[in-house]
Amino acid sequence: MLLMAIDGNSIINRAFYGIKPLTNKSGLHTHAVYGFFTILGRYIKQDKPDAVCVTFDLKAPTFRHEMYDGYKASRKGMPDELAEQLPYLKRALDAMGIPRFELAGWEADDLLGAISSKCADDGAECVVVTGDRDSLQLVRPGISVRLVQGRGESVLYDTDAFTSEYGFEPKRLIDLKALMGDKSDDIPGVKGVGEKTASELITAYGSLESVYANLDAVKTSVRAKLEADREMAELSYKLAAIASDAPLEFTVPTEGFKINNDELYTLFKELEFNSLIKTYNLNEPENFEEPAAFDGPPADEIACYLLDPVEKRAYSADEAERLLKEQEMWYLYTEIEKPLEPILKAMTATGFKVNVDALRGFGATLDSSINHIAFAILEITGPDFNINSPRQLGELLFTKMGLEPPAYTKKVKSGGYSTDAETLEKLSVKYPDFSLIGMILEYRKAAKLKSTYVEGLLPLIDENGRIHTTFNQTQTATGRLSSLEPNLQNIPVRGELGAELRKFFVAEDGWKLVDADYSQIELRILAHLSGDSAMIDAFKNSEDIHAATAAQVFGVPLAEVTKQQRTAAKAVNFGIVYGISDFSLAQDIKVSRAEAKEYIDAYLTHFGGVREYMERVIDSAKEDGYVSTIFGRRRYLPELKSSNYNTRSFGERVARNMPIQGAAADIIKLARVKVNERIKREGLKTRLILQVHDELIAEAPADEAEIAAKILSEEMQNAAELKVPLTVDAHIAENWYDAK
DNA sequence: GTCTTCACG
DNA sequence: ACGTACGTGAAGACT
Repeated sequence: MLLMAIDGNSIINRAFYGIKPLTNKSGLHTHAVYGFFTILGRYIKQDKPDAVCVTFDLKAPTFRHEMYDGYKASRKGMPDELAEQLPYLKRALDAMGIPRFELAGWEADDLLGAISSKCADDGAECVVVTGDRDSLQLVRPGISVRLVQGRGESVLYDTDAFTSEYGFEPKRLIDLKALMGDKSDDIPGVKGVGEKTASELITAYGSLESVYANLDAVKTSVRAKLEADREMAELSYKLAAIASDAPLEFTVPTEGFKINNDELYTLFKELEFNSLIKTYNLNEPENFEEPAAFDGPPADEIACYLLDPVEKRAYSADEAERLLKEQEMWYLYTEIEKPLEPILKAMTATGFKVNVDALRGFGATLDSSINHIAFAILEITGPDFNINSPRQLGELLFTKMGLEPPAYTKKVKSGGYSTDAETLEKLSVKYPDFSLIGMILEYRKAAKLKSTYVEGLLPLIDENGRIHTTFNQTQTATGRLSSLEPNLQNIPVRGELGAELRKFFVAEDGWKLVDADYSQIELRILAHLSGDSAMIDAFKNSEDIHAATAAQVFGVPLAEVTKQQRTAAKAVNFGIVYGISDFSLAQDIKVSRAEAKEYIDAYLTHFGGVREYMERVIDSAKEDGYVSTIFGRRRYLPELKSSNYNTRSFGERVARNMPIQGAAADIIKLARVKVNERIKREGLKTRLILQVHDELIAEAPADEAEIAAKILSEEMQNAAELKVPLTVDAHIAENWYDAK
């Protein structure tokens, strides 16, 4: 009798992280389940067990947590993409007749300990399948462990195989871990003793107990560490030991598993595991209907996007229509998004005229300054330095040159300090004599412009000198458009040098560019949504909103607001829309955190309606599981349910932001559709060529430019009726730079 | 393919 | 105490 006992959590984690993500037609992630059954199929074939069982962890704390608070404290929760697969794994196991074991207070490997020892004691054999090397401590006569590695290959450990690799008996693995600890499980071990020392000690003395019994014989430096952490070592021993006494109702099975062909076949079809249907020799059930994710013709993309802009699951046209109506998005779908679709195609087809020669000339100018700066930089660093490599730069500044990173310097994922512009600017204040830092900043500016906006754009210009971006209508989580190949929504404007580029985006000969953009649309939407009377009044009186905010926050008359106060208030306004924290505001406007907190508090006191709105929107998002815009556009927020503080906080910020950013997107899209109707109705040649979030750009024959500007302004202003007026600035010019 | 940086609203 | 503002796309380095 051979029982195969599988550590379900270990194997499904290995599959989840080891193979590339996969989803079925319904958008369900499936690769962890797929990997699990691939591995299971392979080892059933190889080891030919008479029976199989699988053990799982539960979320509940275990006896180890009671023993030691820090146990697995740094362990993060399972990602949602994995958690959603567990029910399918369990259904498939049920369909195969494979028993599952889980028990509150015990981990999957403790259950394996109990099961395997019962087997061995009853004279049966057990092979444990896991990816966790710690489980090798279970090996003894009657129990072997198949350790699954990287791509599902494995090594089988019995007593001989283990001993010849490690040089001591399997259960001494516990003693080893008691000494060296385990970072991933937060088992402390003995400070200053790593794998090497621990392994030498166990080989020399046989066990933890006899290491401590023979302390006199251990060399002084190690002895001191062992003495200092004796209690930790003993605690670690208890944490590292897999229990075998879990109160599990388990008897060694007398007969093997029975696959329910029809159930498993149907499930694998739903998961689209066609190759596994062969692996497990499943046959198509009688009267089997191909499981379609939907009945009838599929819905278009746009409908699926509106129903869930993040997940974009597939629906049938009928189902999508029903849901869009039920969720009050039918207007958004039929009157905004669908009419917009051909309009965006036409904008792509028309394109934006570029002055190619001038752009090339700009590139040449950039090139020469890049070369000059590069020469000066390499004189300092030596010729082997790659100026474009952030990693090499960080190494050079913080290690080779030994510069102290400024307080609160960000770290990057790979461990080093960030070398982004913000950090470098602080660094150059701290080390004003290091001309290198300033040169790097200058180099990066020019290199960015050259590579992205000159070299990047040139090859995309057609034979008529026009460039054609593509708008993706189903990409963003908020309802905005995105623009790609090239992205014309991020052409420089904030910097002096970069903004030069906009001079090369021009109107055709005899035509003009008409640029119309909303003024403060997001803050106006906030005023509308919150109904805050102070904010509404400010907009109704056409006040400078940032100055008006400053007057409130700093408690001064509007006329006496200083430039600095206005700048700070502007940052607070942006922050409010994004879901502010005092920390980030402080960072942004370079004041102390305490000061930033005072600004925010003052803001929320004087704009009490905003405070109430923000609380309301989060409450309703938690209640409903989604947020929505005034036009019904929706975004689901599973993040709000997360046990992770950061994830949850992110969800709350999104809840604050999406109804605002999304409404702005709804409004300009509707305006875009109306502008088109109006142009058609009035029989004009004017054509729109670009949309940049709150800005529409048209190209009009010179004699139509004035009327085009009027049409854009009117349709944009009237696209939505809010509690405050929407205002639009429109300009006519030869190029994009002058039209702003 | 991932990471880092940087361009926009 | 945690870790720190929303939404994008592209380039270059590195694995």
